[in-house]
Parts: sequence; structure tokens; C-alpha cells
Amino acid sequence: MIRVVLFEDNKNLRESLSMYLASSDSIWLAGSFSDARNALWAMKTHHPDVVLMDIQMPHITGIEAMIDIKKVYPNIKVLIQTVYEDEDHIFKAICAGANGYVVKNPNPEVYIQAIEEVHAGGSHLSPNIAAKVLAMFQSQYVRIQPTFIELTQREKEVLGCMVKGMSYKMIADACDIKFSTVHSHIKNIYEKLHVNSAPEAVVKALEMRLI
Amino acid sequence: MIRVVLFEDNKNLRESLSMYLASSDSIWLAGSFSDARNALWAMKTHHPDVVLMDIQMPHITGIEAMIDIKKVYPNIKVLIQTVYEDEDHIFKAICAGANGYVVKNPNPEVYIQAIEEVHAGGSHLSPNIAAKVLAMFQSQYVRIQPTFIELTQREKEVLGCMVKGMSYKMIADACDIKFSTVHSHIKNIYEKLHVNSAPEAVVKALEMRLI
DNA sequence: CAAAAAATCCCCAATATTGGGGAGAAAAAA
DNA sequence: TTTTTTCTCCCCAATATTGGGGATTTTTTG
Repeated sequence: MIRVVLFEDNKNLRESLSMYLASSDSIWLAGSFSDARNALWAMKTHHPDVVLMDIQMPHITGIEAMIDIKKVYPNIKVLIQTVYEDEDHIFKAICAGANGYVVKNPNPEVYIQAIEEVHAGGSHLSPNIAAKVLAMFQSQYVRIQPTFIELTQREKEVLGCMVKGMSYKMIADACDIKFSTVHSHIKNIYEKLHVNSAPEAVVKALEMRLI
Repeated sequence: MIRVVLFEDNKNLRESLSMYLASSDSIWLAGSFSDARNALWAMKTHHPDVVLMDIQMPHITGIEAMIDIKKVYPNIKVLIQTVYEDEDHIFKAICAGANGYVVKNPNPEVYIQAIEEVHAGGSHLSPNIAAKVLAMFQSQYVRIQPTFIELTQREKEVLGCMVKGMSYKMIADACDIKFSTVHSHIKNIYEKLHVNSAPEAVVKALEMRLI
């Protein structure tokens, strides 16, 4: 049986969810709490396999509690359950190491399924959350190149150096060309990118994934 | 009913899956094909809501077919179903706009669930896939967090301006402070970020998502 | 409330960058 | 092969940035 600990500040929800989880024969509800300040103590006492964690709670947020838990017990799986569906919360939860993200749902079956999946080493994301994660993922990698700009090999090289924060002198050294040549290349780069300063060029280069 | 078209080169699998989908009362299987070269024609003829697409197929991969489909029919949802669980395939599929990724599974119920979720505008990821996506996501953002750097509100504002490529003078104007103040802030920013030039600061800011 | 931190401003001087020209060799394209 | 692009280099002068000192006033915090 999967040992589960629940954190949820809303009394009604906590009690109904507890009752439901306790009635499942694959889950052993080891404890349920309204406050995550005692999270580490709860872990130590109940050593759960999976923690079902609300985000919005008084005193300390579920994400903060999860960070604490993961620091001490990296093997405990944490399943976030919340009403928040905005990118910011999703992002923070994922970065903090959440093993799943379930949107609060009147249908309690999904909790069981999510807990089982997470316990088995997978992750569970509610469909809307999954869609947002995929969208975030895509926007990171799918380049948008409305204006296709061609930089020569040398120009890319120089731009690459600029991104690394190198000065003209350092670039000249690194590329084994004269200072004045670097100057020329950068003039051309600025012309092509329609910018007129190094920071702008760097931002544009990163945005367009030119380098 | 959800109109579905299936692409799967394995005859046995295609037929058993077809039969299963056809027996569902929420799904209308509009067609099933062993070859994705006719994908666009299939879309035009059967105008499905959801396409269930294998990756590994002769002549043209499911991902390539999906790219073609998405180009012409961006509203058609594509659900990838495959045996591949490696990061490379997952990554490519997501970047190409997949709405879901189901690992081939002897239990056909998950297909129905995935199709319904995708059709409703969400995404469906098999637990192992979701775990890998979350891991990829984390590794992108969490890596450069060991040094937690705190910038003040003003400093973030100034840094934000620098990222936009503004000069000291422009920043002074935009933030309604004196040139010398901008200078001071930037000196502090450089100190905090351990850099000594604008391009470096900009790169670091973007990397650390400080702004 | 007192201390610390943040935000605001100033001076000066060294260095770096940018923009304007121009020009010759090497490589790639027509 | 001729033409064009790329890569290379130089000069000069204007402007911008950086680093080193400060100092004052708000806010925040202990």
C-alpha cells in the first residue's frame, strides 16, 4: 500500500479527501494536516511515499514546504493539488521538483490515479496543466524567425564572443584577428540586426537563436 | 462524437486498436492508415478532431506528418502514440506541436482517455513521459540557481532596460532618475552579478531569469 | 527608535565603444 | 573568369561606459 500524507488547509476538502483516500485499498493515508509548517516533522513521523500538497496555505506555501521536504527526503514524491492553473505557479512547482500537478477536481478518482502513477516513478499532470507545460516548452525552443537574418561564419563567431561578455580586445585575441577587424565585424552585425549596442545585439542573438 | 483518424503501420496493432476505438461510443473512427504519406489527403477527406499518430512508420515519420498536418490544419489535435520513451523523440514531438504523447500500452482505455482529454483542449502525457518532460524542464531552469542573487526592485528595473538595449541616458529617462543614479545602480548590479560589462550582465540576467 | 539597506545624486579620469570614412586580399558565386 | 561577398586591416573623432572615490535622503528592518 502507498503511504500518503495530505496537506490541505480547507477543512471540508481535507476531510472529504481524507475519507476518500482512506477508503481506497491501494492507499494508506498516514496523516492529514492543515498547516505545512510541521511538514518535516510529519515526514519524519509518517515517512510517506507520496505527499499530496496544496499550494495555498496559511503561514507557508505548499511549494516552500515541498522544497524543504525534497531537501531532506528527495525520494518522497510530492503531488501538487491546487486551484491555480497559471504559468507562474506551474513553473515554480516544477522547478521546485514537483512530481505531479493535479488541478482540484470534484472527481476524487483522479487523485488515486495520480498517486499511483507518481508512486510508480512517473508524473501526473492534469490535462490543462500538461497543455500549459507543453506550450511553455515549445515557446522555449521553437524559434520564431520572422525576419531571416544571415550572418557570416565570422560574424556568428564574434557575436558568440559578445554573448560570452567579451570585449573587443578579448574577441580579437580569441579569434586571432586584429582589434580593428573585430570592430568591422561588429559594425556589420549591428547593421544586419538593426541594433546599435552590444546588449541589444546580444539579446537579439539569444532571441533569434542565431548563435 | 470525436472524429479520430489513426496512423499505425503495424497491421495487428492497427486493427486491434481500430476495433477498440470503433467500439467506444464517444469516438467515431473516421479512418485508419498504415502510411502517413497520405496524411494531408486523409485530413481533407475525414476532417478529424484528433489524429492518433505512430512515430515509427515507413517512408515518413509520424512527427514529419504531424508537422505537415499542423501547418495546414492547426486545429487538429495530434496525439503521438509510440514505443519511444527517449528524450530526443519526446523533445522533437513537443517542439513540433504534439498535443499529447502516449506510450504504447496494452491497456487500450488510456487511448480513449487521452483522446478525450486532448479533444477537450488539454494535453495527455503518459506518466513516464510526463516525468521526463518535467525533468527536462527543471534541468533547463534549475541549473543556474545555486547562487541565489537578490536584486532590488530598482536594480531589476534598470537591468530590464539594459536587456531592452537602452543606454544609460535612455534608462535615466525611462526610470525618471538622473544619469548618475543609473550609473550607481549598474555598478551595484555588476558587483552583484560578478560581471563587468553590459552584455555579460544581460546574458546572466536572461540565464537566471532575474528579469 | 536606531541601524541597515536602498535609492538618489555628484565628481573625475581611464578605458571602451561606436560611427564615419577607406582599402587590399581571399573566397565564393555568377 | 569576372563579379561580388567576405574577411582583413587602418585612421580619426565623438560618445558611452566603467571604476574609483564620495554624500544625502528615504525606506526597511531589527
